[in-house]
Amino acid sequence: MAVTLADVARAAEVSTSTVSRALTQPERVDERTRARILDTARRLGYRPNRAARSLITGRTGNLGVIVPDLTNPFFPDVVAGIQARAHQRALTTLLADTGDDPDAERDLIATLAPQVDGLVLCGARLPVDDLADAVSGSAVVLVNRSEPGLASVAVDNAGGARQAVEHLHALGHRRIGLVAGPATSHSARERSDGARRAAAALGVDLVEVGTVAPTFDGGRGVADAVLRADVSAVVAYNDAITIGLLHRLHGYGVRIPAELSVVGFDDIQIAQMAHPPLTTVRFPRREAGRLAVDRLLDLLAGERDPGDEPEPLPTELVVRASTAVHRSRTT
Amino acid sequence: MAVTLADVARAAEVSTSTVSRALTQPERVDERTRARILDTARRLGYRPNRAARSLITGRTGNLGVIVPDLTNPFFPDVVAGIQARAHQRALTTLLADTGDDPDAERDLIATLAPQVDGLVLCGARLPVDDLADAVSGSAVVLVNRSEPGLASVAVDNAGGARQAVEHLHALGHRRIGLVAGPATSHSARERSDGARRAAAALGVDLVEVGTVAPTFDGGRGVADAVLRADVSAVVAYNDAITIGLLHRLHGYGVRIPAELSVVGFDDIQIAQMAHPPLTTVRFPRREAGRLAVDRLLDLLAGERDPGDEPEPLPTELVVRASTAVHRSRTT
DNA sequence: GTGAAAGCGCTAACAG
DNA sequence: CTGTTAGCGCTTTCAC
Repeated sequence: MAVTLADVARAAEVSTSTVSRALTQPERVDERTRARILDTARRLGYRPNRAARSLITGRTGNLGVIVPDLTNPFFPDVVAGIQARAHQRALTTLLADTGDDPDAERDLIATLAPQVDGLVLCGARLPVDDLADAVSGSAVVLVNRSEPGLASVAVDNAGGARQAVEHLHALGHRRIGLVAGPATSHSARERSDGARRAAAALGVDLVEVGTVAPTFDGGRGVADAVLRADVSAVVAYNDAITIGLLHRLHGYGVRIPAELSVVGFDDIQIAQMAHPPLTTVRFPRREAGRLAVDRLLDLLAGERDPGDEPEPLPTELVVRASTAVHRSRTT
Repeated sequence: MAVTLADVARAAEVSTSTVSRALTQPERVDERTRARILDTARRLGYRPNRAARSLITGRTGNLGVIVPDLTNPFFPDVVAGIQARAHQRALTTLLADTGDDPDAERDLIATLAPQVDGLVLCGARLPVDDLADAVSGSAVVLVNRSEPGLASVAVDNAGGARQAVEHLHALGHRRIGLVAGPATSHSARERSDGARRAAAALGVDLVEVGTVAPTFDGGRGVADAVLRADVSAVVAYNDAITIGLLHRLHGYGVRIPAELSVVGFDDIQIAQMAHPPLTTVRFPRREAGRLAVDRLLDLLAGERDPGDEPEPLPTELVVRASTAVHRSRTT
């Protein structure tokens, strides 16, 4: 069997309470006894039993993370940020993915909540009422979605979309296509709105080409509509769509960026591997993850209300080769 | 406070043991009492306290998964397979990634092991002795690595490499480059060996072009060496390398597959999005994940020894556009 | 500063 | 088939 507190206590010739204290509240134990205890604990290879500990304290030392889809390269980066910070804070990360299914999301919240001290929900798809219902009683932080009364890490999606439109405008584009993401997605709406506002402000024609799944296939499927829209540039909801679009257009023999400029969103790894490398908006995924953990810890410590929202994290346009000065009409 | 067993027992007018039994060994309780208990439990919103339960049973209901790097698209698919099966078996998945750092791997094994019923180690990088040491006392299954005495899910890496070489041979290639993966990687060695044996058997010249990191950048860096090797085809350790290679060669104006045929390994999602779409060897990632859970459950049930190894999972060549009949010398 | 004692919520003998 | 009785390993009053 494993070494228990009692074993250490016996070996160090003190009571179990003293050993317990030496481990969790070192300042409340005499320095010399503490040294002796810590030493024997190490010698015996003592490892506290988390189950027993949390049975009393109610704390688990675990942090739950729920993402819609790990095979979407967006999320592993967020998770990496979360894990890094969680690890620093001596928290173990418990990760689950919902497979993009809101019902699974609800189930997983229910399953995970009792096993963790707090929950980070990335790209939660659940309607706000269901969400509020599911997380009631748990410390929760939303990433890339904000709802009144729930803590969140917001990212400046609208600002990113604005930068994309401004960039294209600066390059001389005056008629720009918008490929929007799913209407159910919070960030999709923010990005579309941001693009619309920027276009209006600059006097640019924004043609709404369509609404598609945020995937490679979604992008391929919308290529025809993009061509039909007769635009000189396109901004899309995310990089996956953009790469699918590029792929299909490539098949049609459309030269990018000579004949069409294209801007993605997220700056996932593949964005730089595309032909041509994608101009896109960097989404601070790791930072968002780290911040989510900090926010959660504040919440647990009672140091902040779920309500008061900090500034959204900035997004940043990364210019690569998929955008160019608008010439197709002038040549 | 939360509803406890005792609350349910009181409300249903039975003892706590009966409630406990009704929940965990339903057949040992009278059908009618059981119905009543289950009913009141539901009505009261009873949720068993896992900490208390596992304090006694020693079981946690958790399954630990350790991967080297979630941002490598290979692993999320394995994890998806694991999660799917684990969920069916009412196990929660606890996931951690090591960031490709063997020390972190050791730490994580130590941290996770006491919180889970069993551990699935994907692409473990730890030397065999350290590994055996770290996992002693835990139920463990290795994915894509096998070590004597440890249970594992093996995949036929050598067979995949053989198929790749045979394919190129069939297309007329007689001088083929091999870009190997890191020497520390078990599967990298298996793939290289498989390719060598196949080449020898077919009388094909296999030119060892180099050993690189299994990444996009690794592939880019090896492009010059590939050209210098004067081969008509290349097989690489994995798709990431292959895509990097393609990318750089593209920049050089080398036409693929007209001037050089290229075969990857893994069939990650991006493989079909590459220009041209990659001929590659499909690695059954989800299947491997599912099987790992089954294996682990067998282990826990004492139904199989860690020693007896089942057949490795088959790999399968997927032919796409990055390979073609060898003409560059004949035209 | 340290020890004794009382549980946390649950399961597992053991009787009945 | 059901209840009683002991704890699992740990933390936390409360005395000393």
